[in-house]
Amino acid sequence: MRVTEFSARADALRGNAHRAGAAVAAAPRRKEHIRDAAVADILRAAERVFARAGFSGATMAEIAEAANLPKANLHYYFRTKVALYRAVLDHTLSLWLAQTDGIRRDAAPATALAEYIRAKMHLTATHPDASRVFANEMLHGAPQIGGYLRRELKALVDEKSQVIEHWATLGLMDHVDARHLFFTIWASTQTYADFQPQVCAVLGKAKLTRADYERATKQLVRLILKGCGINSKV
Amino acid sequence: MRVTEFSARADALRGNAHRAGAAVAAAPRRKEHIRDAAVADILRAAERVFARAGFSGATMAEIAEAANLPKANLHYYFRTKVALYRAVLDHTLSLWLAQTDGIRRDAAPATALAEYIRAKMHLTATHPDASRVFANEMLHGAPQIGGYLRRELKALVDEKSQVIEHWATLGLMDHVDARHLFFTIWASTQTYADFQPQVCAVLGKAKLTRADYERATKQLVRLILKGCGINSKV
DNA sequence: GTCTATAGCCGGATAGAC
DNA sequence: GTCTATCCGGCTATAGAC
Repeated sequence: MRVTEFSARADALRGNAHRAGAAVAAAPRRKEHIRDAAVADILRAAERVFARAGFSGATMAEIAEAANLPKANLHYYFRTKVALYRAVLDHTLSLWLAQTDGIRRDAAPATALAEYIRAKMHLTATHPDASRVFANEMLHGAPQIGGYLRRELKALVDEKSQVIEHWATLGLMDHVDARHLFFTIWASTQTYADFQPQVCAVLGKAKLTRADYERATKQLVRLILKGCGINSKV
Repeated sequence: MRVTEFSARADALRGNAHRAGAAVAAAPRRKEHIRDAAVADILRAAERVFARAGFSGATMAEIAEAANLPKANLHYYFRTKVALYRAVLDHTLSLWLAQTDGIRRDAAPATALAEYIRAKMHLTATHPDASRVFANEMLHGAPQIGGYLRRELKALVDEKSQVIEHWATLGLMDHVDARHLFFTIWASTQTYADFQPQVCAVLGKAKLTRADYERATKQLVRLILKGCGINSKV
């Protein structure tokens, strides 16, 4: 994947490529709706295609077909394939972050961690393609989102790790390495989307049901809580 | 990735494409060595390139350069790009399997599971590119190795799951869902290769050291054993 | 068995009609 | 703002000299 040289400005990443010039004075509101709907359709289609084929394997023609639009329209809303890919990634990242709210010093470890795991698993079940696009980007060295990982994500994990260490100091749980704990939770939940063929094959099913996700969630919550020395019953 | 229509015969997958015709009677042994060395070089280079770029993103030219060979030689040893990719995958799969030997009814759960986790983590640390090629194949729906997953892998996991259930019946550990336990172990170890950029970013390091892997292994072993109710300290 | 040169195709991007 | 037709670069695969 040779997208490392990507350097377009941020506003080009959200489909505003041509808009800056087009929005002379007061544009009719109807046009805005058309644009928003088209952009939403394209992003949805792109997420699916990028998830299945990766960046290089996906073609603009495939995405256009999935979005029910002529290929040229994609290039109208997103100047390049890389810009479209970035927009899909940005959307995914926005989903990924706001899940850690429950991890606060004044919360109980058992409920906070259990809720976090449940939220992560739920996100995996409801947005498997987003998870796959993200995984693909990681696999190939995170050329697009390396900066985000080192800034926003690191800051967030640093903060939440302190909370977990605080809990351990209070004797509410074992002294674990909080960062590696996060790696385990992320990996164990996202694997149900990223490695779905393997999971399905081993379970002998064509696809995962709601019951499968519930079973996986329940077991993982129990494993993590008990493994961290958190007494959840009482 | 449009490799689903792949249907070459098995012997073409191992670089024997032209050999059947070339090996008229007794071929000189030196030639064999040249071939073996070239094939090994190509496979090594291909693994690296496929891991970094995925199937579609990788180019035969890149692989040729990495293997220090002209591009046409790749097509001599492996008729097509897909055949080369399959060969890399096959090599990876052979690494993946033989790690479960220690999980036997007569073994102690604590040592057997701990050793299994350590072995998996060691494989991740020493063959990160193999892990990434495998992950990439999973992400894209496992078009090449779906059959392997449903046959060999499922059979293996079914067998080992019975062992774990047997241990639980004996009261040596909790009753856990063995299949989901395997998913957690696989995901938690492979994430250090597949999601390495994320791990490095969060830890604030440029690359993972031996000490990082040891720390990760130690924590994961403790988490899993304790989480499964296995008393490892007598 | 090795390599250069090239055929042939495919995909991203765009020009320009409507 | 939408779409058809097309350009152009890059990639796989192979022909054919050595």
